[in-house]
This record gives sequence, C-alpha cells and structure tokens, in this order.
Amino acid sequence: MGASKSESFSVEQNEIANLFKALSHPARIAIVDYLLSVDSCICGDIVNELPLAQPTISQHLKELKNANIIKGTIEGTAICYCINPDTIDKIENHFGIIRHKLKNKCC
Amino acid sequence: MGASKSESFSVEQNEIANLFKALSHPARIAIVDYLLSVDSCICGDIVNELPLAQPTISQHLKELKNANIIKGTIEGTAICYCINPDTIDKIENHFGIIRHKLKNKCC
DNA sequence: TTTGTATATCGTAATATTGCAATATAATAA
DNA sequence: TTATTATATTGCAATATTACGATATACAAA
Repeated sequence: MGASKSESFSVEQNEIANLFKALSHPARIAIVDYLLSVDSCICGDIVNELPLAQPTISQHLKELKNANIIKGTIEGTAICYCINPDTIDKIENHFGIIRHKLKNKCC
Repeated sequence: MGASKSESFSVEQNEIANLFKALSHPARIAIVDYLLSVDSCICGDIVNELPLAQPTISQHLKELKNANIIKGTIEGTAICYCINPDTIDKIENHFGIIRHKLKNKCC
C-alpha cells in the first residue's frame, strides 16, 4: 500500500484535512501573505515576488483555488487573485470548536 | 528537482506551513477529534478507534508530537496523549492576523 | 527471570507532491 | 493577421508521504 486511506475517514475530517493541506507548503503561505499585503493582485506580481518559476506558482495557485482559499477574477489579460474570507471563516470556526472542547478539559 | 524549496521562504512561513502539514491528513484530524472527545487518552484507545494499523498510528502520533500539536505523558505502560493548547493558540493567532488584514480590504 | 502488554522503529512498496522546461492557450496590441 | 503578454497545462525527474509487517524496546505482573 502507501496511498492515503482517506475513504476510511469522515467527509468532515477529509474536508478540513484538505484545507490544511492546501496551506501546508511555505510557497502557498507566502502567496497568501502576499495577497494580504497588497491591495489588488495579479499572478504576474507573485511570479516576481517568489523564488519559484511561473509554472510552479501557477500550480500552487491552482491548489489554493481548488481548496477555495483564494478566488481568481479575470481582468483583461491578467487574473486578480484574492483571499476567500468564507474559507478563512470555516477554518477559524474549526479552531473555535477545538478551543471550546479544550475548555472543558484538563491534562 | 522535486524537493520542496523550503529554504527559500522565511522561518515563519515554514513554521506555520509545518503546523498545517501536521494537520493535513484525515487520520491526524481524527486523532485530534478523538483526543478532544475523551477525558484522558492512551494510544491503545486510538488504535482501537481508527481503521489503521498500530505502527501507522504511532507514526501519525509522532508527527503530531513533532509539530507540538499534542504532547504525551508516560503513565505506566501506556502513554497519555493530549492536545497542546499553546499550539492551538498559535494557529488561531495566525488566522486572527489574516482576518485583521482582510478587514482593511475588498476584492 | 519469564511473560505479557503497550508503544516505537525499521524496512520497504505504493502513491503523492514538488519543481521546472517546454509548450499550449487566451486575450490584447500593433 | 501577427506579435506580445499573462497564465495554464503537460511531462517527467527528484523527493516526500503513507501504510504496514516484522521487529525492537520498555515496563509491569507473575
């Protein structure tokens, strides 16, 4: 074997794991950081900003987009990518639940 | 190539990416869920709870432990694993910063 | 000491991810 | 139409992750 046995876990567990997976690479964290640091953003900017080749960045953007962490709007030739606040909410909410459950606990 | 160019990114970006990587597998989400659902916990319980072999779970526990998401205390023959609230704080704080930056923005 | 129980480590096969050159696509400009 | 510019896709090599049987370790009980 070797493949992830994801079908053995709940849909919710897979969903949240996939969100974290999308954020589990420093290049993708750097992309999110950059999107937060500028007012608007096109992909070309990111290519100049990060020490990775254009196809690699395109691939990372695709993964962030598939996970709904960013969304892209076509603006002429360029694409304006930005953070999807709904997904940030979803992750924050997950930690809210964890924090709530931790409150009723001691180790 | 093919290896992750993690040295090209900041220490902070790598740190937070590593935290998310530790949470990027449904089995590890399930372990965290389980630790939150019971009062105290030993590894043996998790082995009975999850559809994975004992060495696989031991490996996942190790990754969660390396990322400081859980900590283990030896209790006789068994080990009591529990969530490390400090690391949860760290991740929540990261999203707090994201949320703050998003507030001053529109897309 | 021996036996049993709980957890960790090793070794390895299957699979997934990462990075990029080459190339494709799509829209605009000339 | 033919560039030019911006982004995506393909193909593939290097590396990392996942899973587990076999085995090791460590401690407790008999």
